[in-house]
Amino acid sequence: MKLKIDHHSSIPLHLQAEELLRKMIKMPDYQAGKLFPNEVNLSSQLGISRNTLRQATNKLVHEGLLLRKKGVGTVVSKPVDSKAKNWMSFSQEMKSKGIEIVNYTTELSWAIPPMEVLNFFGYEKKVKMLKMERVRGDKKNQFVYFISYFNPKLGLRGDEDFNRPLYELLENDFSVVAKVSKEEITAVAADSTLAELLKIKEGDPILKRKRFVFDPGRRPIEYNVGYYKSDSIVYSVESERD
Amino acid sequence: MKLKIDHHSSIPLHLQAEELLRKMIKMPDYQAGKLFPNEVNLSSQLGISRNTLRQATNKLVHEGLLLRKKGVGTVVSKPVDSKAKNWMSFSQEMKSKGIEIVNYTTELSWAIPPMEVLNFFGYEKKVKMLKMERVRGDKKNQFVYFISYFNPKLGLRGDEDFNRPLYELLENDFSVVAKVSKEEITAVAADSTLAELLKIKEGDPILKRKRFVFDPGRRPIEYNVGYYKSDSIVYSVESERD
DNA sequence: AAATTTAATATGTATGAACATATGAACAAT
DNA sequence: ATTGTTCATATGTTCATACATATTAAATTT
Repeated sequence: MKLKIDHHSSIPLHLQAEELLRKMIKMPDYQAGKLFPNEVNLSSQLGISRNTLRQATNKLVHEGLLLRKKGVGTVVSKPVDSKAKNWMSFSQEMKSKGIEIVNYTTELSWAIPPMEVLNFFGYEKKVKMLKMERVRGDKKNQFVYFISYFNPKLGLRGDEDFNRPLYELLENDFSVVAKVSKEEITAVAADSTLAELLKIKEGDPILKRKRFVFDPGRRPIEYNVGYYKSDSIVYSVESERD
Repeated sequence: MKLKIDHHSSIPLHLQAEELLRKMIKMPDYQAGKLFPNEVNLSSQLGISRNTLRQATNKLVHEGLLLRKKGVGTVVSKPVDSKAKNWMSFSQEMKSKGIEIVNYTTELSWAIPPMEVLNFFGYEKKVKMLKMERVRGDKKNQFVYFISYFNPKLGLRGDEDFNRPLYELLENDFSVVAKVSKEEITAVAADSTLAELLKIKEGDPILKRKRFVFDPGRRPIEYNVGYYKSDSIVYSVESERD
């Protein structure tokens, strides 16, 4: 691939360099720890100042996509899958891992949820709520079983098209924006139901991820729990401390 | 507050400016959309180049703490309420859950770590590193087994007092600040070693939390992995999305 | 051959200068 | 009072230069 910067474009040079670096990050030449061209050469090759190139690489280093080491060079860093600053829906999360999702089963029903869920949505007595159960995975196997409950106040009827991205559906059809996520992660042993759904042995380890979803006004909109086969994914988070 | 940069310090100017800006972000003078001093004045006041100041503000803009607008100025951006921004040491985490920690065993040794750890610290050949193994829990039972490896470049000898909070020890005795944590969480089944250490059955589910710790310059300082009994704790994280 | 020293390489830091352009305030015209 | 123009202000972009320092490779010494 020809590495090129258009000096006559209205797009600032450092932004063009950034885009070019993003492309380079995906190139086979630079996988498995292979070094990028050094800054002095690359900037010269592109016909821009080294400082201008560093503005671009600074951005990508901040994003965790590149790793620069003094005296060594610059490499693609190992992907960090999710920054806790921006939580993702399951579909988005899998997409970011390069996994193509298959919905094996989807079942909707009206059911009385566990007390925890009733409390979350602010109900003191038992109320039936829209319950969605899904078994999802990739082409080769099913690896997660989801249960979702939706706040009745949203007005979902159960005939919506749940093949669409869920939070998009909520936003477009119900004007509800999913903003805040509280997630709780534990390990549990698969009971007979989970074992059957995920094709594993009873007692096998399961990563259980429970999520409480709120809108911008912090009103509860959805509760979901995902039971993941233990070898299917790794939950990653990067954070800083003061 | 007097705004000050120490030109004789070994700490790079742009990092000092960054710390100073972080302090300013918390000052009442700059809340509620109040403008920061402009770049030309502030850099002049601090006795540093405007470009150097911009390195610092670039960082904070990337972190979402500051908002800069061309022709207007710079303001503190609205706080994102995200607990994951501040990761905690194990002790702090347990304290926040009201659990009083007991160290059941602590063992230090010099050992060759797994390849992943060698790579993390940037070694291509096998090097012995300080390895710490701990079984910890509360008064009633032991529920987590930790393995830590420390970057040899830190200079730890192995005779340090590890009863002290670890990151405090690193900061006070080695001038190393633990800043960034990358964590990976999975569920695994207990092997015979873990089963014995944690008094559980072989095959029982374990929450495995692997952590890569970096200093402010993103240099690796510690790797640790914690194997938690599945009913002992819940990992919680709250985050927002755009 | 192994250990030490030196040299080469690559990123990290910092500066000053020049110019571009978005924004908001002030002023003029209607 | 409203709209349009001009000017001042503040950040955005880019460059060239110089030096610092971590890392690796090469040369020298033991």
